[in-house]
Amino acid sequence: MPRAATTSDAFNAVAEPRRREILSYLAMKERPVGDIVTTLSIDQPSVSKHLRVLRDVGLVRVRCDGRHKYYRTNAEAIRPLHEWAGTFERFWQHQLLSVKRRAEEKMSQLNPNFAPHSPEKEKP
Amino acid sequence: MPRAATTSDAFNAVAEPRRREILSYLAMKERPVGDIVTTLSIDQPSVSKHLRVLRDVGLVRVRCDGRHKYYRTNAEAIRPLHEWAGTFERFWQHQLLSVKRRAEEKMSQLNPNFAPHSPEKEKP
DNA sequence: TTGACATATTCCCATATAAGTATGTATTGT
DNA sequence: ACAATACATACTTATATGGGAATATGTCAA
Repeated sequence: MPRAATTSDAFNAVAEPRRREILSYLAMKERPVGDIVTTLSIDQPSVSKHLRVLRDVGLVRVRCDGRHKYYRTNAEAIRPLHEWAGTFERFWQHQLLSVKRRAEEKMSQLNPNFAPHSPEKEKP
Repeated sequence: MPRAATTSDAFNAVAEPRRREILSYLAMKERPVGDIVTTLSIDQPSVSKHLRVLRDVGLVRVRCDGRHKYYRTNAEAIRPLHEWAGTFERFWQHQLLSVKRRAEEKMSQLNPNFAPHSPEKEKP
């Protein structure tokens, strides 16, 4: 079985760097396709195809106006991603603490005058 | 050109659902490969290959002990993902506000007695 | 109507999977 | 030394990809 289709979910869609660029570009303001093409220097058909993928997973929305199509990113659709990554937050905080503690321990061994910052135990 | 290799970065690595499962499973406690195989019901070679990918992008770490290899997720490597998604937070908050305001507006039109909660403008 | 402009789609291709199967490599216990 | 255990890798295969080129669709303007 090959990799899951990019159209299957937001995780797959944002795996492509160009699409992340497009999402960032379309986050603050809706833009016609041509703007994306010139600003990000991507071939027009390529942009259309990326937009297609993003649209299929709900990461962007379109508003048609004459012969222009204004795209904008639907930030809501990025939330699940943010939340999934967020479930690991306490783990990396814990890891950082461990690293810090080990470093301080080592410092104390090498230089007994060394004291960690946070607890601020000894004051003259 | 196909999609970027899964080994290129964290974004591509977590695009695969199985790998996300593995990362969650290995987040709180290091585990030997066999545990992943039985707990998540994935064939052993498949697990090894997923772990290989995750290891190459730094999403997991290994500790060897005899014929066992204990894997654990390196939460630090998930942070960039969380931060990237986080850059859209203000946009989805803004979008939610807009939706809420439009809804309230419509309610006011239909029922003049209706008043929004938050601003709490009119008090007798 | 006709042509210019803005986007979308189609086709082709080189490449990267992910699953399944079989095999390789350590390491341990006896 | 040998068999068993725990993983890793190699190989095959069906399929999804993204870029490039060509073409189609849709809309406006003269």
